[in-house]
Amino acid sequence: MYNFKTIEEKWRKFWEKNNTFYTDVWDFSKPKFYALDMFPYPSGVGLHAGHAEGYTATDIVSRMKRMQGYNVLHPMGYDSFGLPAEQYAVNTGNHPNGFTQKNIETFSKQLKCIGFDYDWSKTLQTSDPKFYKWTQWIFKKLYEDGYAKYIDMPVNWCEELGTVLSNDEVIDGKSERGGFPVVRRNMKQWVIDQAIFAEKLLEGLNEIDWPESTKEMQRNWIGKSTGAQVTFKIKDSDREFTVFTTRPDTLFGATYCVMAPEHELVDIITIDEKKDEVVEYKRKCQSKSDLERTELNKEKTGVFIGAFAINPVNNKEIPIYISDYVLASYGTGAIMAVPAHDERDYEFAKKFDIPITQVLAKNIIGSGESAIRENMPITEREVVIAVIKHPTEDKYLCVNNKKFNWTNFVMGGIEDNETVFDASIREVKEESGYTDITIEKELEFIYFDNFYQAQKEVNRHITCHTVVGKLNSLNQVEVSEEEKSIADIEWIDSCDLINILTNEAHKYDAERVLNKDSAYVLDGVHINSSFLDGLNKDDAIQKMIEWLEENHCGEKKVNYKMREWIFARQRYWGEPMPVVYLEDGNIHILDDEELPLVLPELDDYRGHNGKAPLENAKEWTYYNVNGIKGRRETSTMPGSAGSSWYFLRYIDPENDKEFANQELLKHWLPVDLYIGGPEHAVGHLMYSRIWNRFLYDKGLSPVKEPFKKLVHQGMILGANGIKMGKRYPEYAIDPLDIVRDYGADTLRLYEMFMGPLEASKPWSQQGVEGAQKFLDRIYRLYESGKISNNENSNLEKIYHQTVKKVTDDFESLNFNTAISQMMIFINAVYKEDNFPKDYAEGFVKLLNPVSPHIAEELWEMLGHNDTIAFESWPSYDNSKIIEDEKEIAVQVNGKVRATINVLVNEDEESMKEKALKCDNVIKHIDGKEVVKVIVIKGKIVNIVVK
RNA sequence: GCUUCCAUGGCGGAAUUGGUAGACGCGGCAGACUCAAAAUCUGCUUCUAGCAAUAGAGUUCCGGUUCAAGUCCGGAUGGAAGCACCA
Repeated sequence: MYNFKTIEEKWRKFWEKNNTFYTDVWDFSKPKFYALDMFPYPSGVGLHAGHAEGYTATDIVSRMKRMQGYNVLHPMGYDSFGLPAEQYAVNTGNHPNGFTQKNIETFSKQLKCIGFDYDWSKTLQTSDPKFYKWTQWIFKKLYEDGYAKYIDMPVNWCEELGTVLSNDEVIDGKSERGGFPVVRRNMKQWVIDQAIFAEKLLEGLNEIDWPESTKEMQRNWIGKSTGAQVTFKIKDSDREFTVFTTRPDTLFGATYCVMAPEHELVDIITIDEKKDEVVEYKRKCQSKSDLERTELNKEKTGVFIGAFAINPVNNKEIPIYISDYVLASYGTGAIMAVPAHDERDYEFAKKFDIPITQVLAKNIIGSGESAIRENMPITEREVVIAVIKHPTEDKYLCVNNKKFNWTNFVMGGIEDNETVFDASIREVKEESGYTDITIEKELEFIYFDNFYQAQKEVNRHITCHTVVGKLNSLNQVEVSEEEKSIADIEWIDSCDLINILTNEAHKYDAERVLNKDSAYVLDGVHINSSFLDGLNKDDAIQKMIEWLEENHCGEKKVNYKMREWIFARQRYWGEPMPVVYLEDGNIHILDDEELPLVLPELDDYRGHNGKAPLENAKEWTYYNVNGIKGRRETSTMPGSAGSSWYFLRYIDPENDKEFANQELLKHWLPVDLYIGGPEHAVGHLMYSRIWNRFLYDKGLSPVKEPFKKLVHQGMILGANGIKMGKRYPEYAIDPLDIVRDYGADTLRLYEMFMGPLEASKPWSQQGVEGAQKFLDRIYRLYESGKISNNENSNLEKIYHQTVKKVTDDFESLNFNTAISQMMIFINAVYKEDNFPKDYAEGFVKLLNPVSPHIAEELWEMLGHNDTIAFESWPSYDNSKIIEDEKEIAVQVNGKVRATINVLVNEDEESMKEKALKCDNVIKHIDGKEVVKVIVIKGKIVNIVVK
């Protein structure tokens, strides 16, 4: 076994001593490559296997790029503000920085152990005043441009603890600590208005090479929806309110309105008799956490507040309710409810017995045989479809048309002066002879069916009413001869209905009868809607928006789910906000010269009575500079502030004149490759895009999108497929143990060989040993004396293939297949007595990005006395890879029966000839007729026989 | 409930994008070296039948398109992640 301990230590020291990976950012003579890792939060636990995986991946690419002649920037730093360090401070009374620095030291040592090619002269820490000076500065710019605001926002407020809590600190409406009640309350908060960037952020997604799933998550999070805003007047009041809807076409079906309990008008327009009830309901809602309010399958609740709104399209008075199914935080906090065509409204209307008005009807268009014939008359008809249940069994009455073999429910026209129920009873009697019928109800929604009726040679446009009923007994009278000759009756099991019924309309009825009642949310044609009647959904939306705009009671509107980013925390270990509240009520933002505003040390890091820990810094809090007096903001910025722009700072980390030199930014951005866990898909990756976009708009960042290509590494699971970590520490793999027992090169090689970078993969200790065996096998080969200056044509093709495959696979991050190709190459070399030095050198270069320590050592063994890091990447000769002869398959009826050797560009006729000569092929086509022979040049021959 | 993604030997995983399924590694079996063991080297290893040539089955299941499907289309089942009353 090669001595990995000595070798790895030797080269680590070499790199450090020679500053091998120092990047001269001002060297613009070479093309640049910026490889970035998501920097870690320096917890006390240290580096884990997942870190090592993602970091190795960028390390491989950056090492290859360096060898390909790029000037590579591959930096590392620490996201060092955060809660654990603060907890430590609270518990020990020590400043959290000491704790943080200790952890950072551990992390740095660990990272160096694994042999990453970071330029440690460019490192940074978000908790370093030299860094957060510029975090504060960017915040200041956001404030000056009106993106950062100080506004009233609803928050989780715990009276007992006297503090604001985040959603995950609230459980079942009570505080996690202490179990005290938590209510929602409006409080003044610092926020960043990110919705302004929504459209730009959506557009930006189209131009970056990111996982589709991550882009989709960001799109969902931005939550763009297009619709209309409609203003409703309130009866007997000069007030009005606005709702947002994506379905303005259904306005004629709006039979009530709902406001969020927190809506500002609620207290004003509630009538006196309802006040108590409303106050009580609001109190109940307030005490619910967000979690509870959104609980699954929750029954709708609400209260009628006694006021009425005027529907602007038909001037109907409709009741106003409050309910917590309407969120204060989305749209306008009020909705128009269309129970016929919205699931939630339907459920609410059913519970509160509010009228349901259908304004959109399914419109079935016949196809094929029953497609509408042009130039034929159209006849209109109202029909009833009777869905009749068997008296004892779970079966439904159907009729089977003998001539056409159609199976359908009983159906027939409704005569004048006849009710829908009467017509259905009559039709069931006529067609089946059953007489003991009870019709229970008519289904909520009518629909239309358009088809050509062949028997009568007319186009039909029918309006369908569906009734549900049952037979009380199987009492039956004789049906007419005519009916008998046309159809048989049949009882169909409920579970077979959908499959057996022939007609689309009847299938729709069956579905509705078998499932629970619900709103009709699909497209169709409008009814009961005055000027929209006959239009489909899209056209009706268009026309309604025009009408609303003409009549000044609404307009087209785009709405976003994305809300303000709450930007203040009542915590200590974060960036202090550079904000002063003046005695006259105005806000003063610190001058540039006053930045950084440095966190003061405290005697007590706890917050008291809902006040941030910084309130304890009495003298710091009081501000008096150049005659400006006031009190400082004592909240700090959230964790994601520093990480929203750190990638800009790496380029120029020591600059104290600006956050980074513009010329350097222009050269180095965007980040070419960014690798990190999928847990940041929306949080960090969204905030970074927002901050960068803000800076771009101000001309301070050269690119619209900061991260050109993004990849998420998968999770590394325990050996049994169980997630490692806090819950199952016994399965946790410590990468440092692997470095100690097998070497860093083995760790890197193994993690890259486990499987695709993005997949979750279980750890295998035997796999680690396999990786180590491979490195040892290489080492022994290079020691063996097989290497010579003689050529070996046996290895020519496979060498060039290997260079190509490894180069391509590293580029596309398919490290597992690249390594497999390297193994194939080494296996081939083992069978030879002579290993040409050119190939031996080329192979070490390919190995270097994955396992750099052993590669440096082998490079030295080959007689070189400088690092391999800047040696040129091996090239391959395509002409040496292309094979002139190839073994291809011969199939008979799609089954491989033989293989033949053909030239790559051999003509079809000759291939066919060869194929037909194979013994086994002859055997399989013997006595059969050859229908045709498919020959694909250089690929396959398939003989089709009968 | 919605969105996105996934399903291949005993295991991790390959498969030129529709053209010989199972590369490479792990594990297993056998042989060589050794007094012996370990290490190493060399074979074999999807399942069933057969000494073998070979035949049959086979990429979660059902169906479709095609000369040809792991790959494309429709449906079902199972799993992962995220969102969740978003009007």
